Amino acid sequence: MSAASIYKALGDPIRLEIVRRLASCNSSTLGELSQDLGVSRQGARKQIQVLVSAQLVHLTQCGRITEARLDHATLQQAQQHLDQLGKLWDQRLQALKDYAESHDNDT
Amino acid sequence: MSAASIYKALGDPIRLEIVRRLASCNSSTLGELSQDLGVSRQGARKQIQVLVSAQLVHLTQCGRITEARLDHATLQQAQQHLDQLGKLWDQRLQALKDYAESHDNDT
DNA sequence: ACATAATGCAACCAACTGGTTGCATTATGT
DNA sequence: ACATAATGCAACCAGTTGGTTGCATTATGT
Repeated sequence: MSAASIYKALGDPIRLEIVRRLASCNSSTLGELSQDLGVSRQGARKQIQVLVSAQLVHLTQCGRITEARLDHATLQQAQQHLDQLGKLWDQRLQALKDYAESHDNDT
Repeated sequence: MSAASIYKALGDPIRLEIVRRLASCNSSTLGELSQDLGVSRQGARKQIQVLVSAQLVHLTQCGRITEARLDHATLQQAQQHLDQLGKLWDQRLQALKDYAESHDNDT
């Protein structure tokens, strides 16, 4: 999964709420997850499918009900990617600072 | 800015490449940023505007050219949000583990 | 003054997204 | 066996997105 597709999946308030619920274990079955989201069950189902396609969520069917589980690895991938971006930026700032110091007050 | 809108802005390969360039300081003006992205200048400009609207990027006009700069705070906000999600998940796993231990082998 | 570089604005288009509704299917409890 | 709970599938629709092109504007260098 590319980083972009993970971010894209996270880039919707309803999907983010679903992820939050899964992370805090407030609900786990498709039925539970679909409730109180402000959209129909089928609407919610589509959003869940987006998360599944981005491999942020994994489904397991148990008889009549379907359990959803967060994919920690994918979440971590996004985390690491952001972290790397932040580090690049920090390095750049540091380089600027070094440059300024070496040229500024060489009294 | 909501976390979702930040993720949404990051959820596109072209926009992510722009952010990467800005973070590593490979380019900084609109003209430079628009090059070699595989789309027209105006296409690139639109993508940059999405980043600006999500407050991930900040523009400053200097005469004929326009400089772009990453907004570190917004990037950090996304980072912290992901971090929090990860922590929620970890707590949950820990709770499961504790529960299992207290019920499993009480020999 | 003039050519050109860096950019903005607007119209347009196809494809995707986010949502709905209706109906079908498959387990489960009694 | 039957009612119902949990879900799937598909058609449909409006709005957004991602891209284009054409033309206008504003600085800059010579």
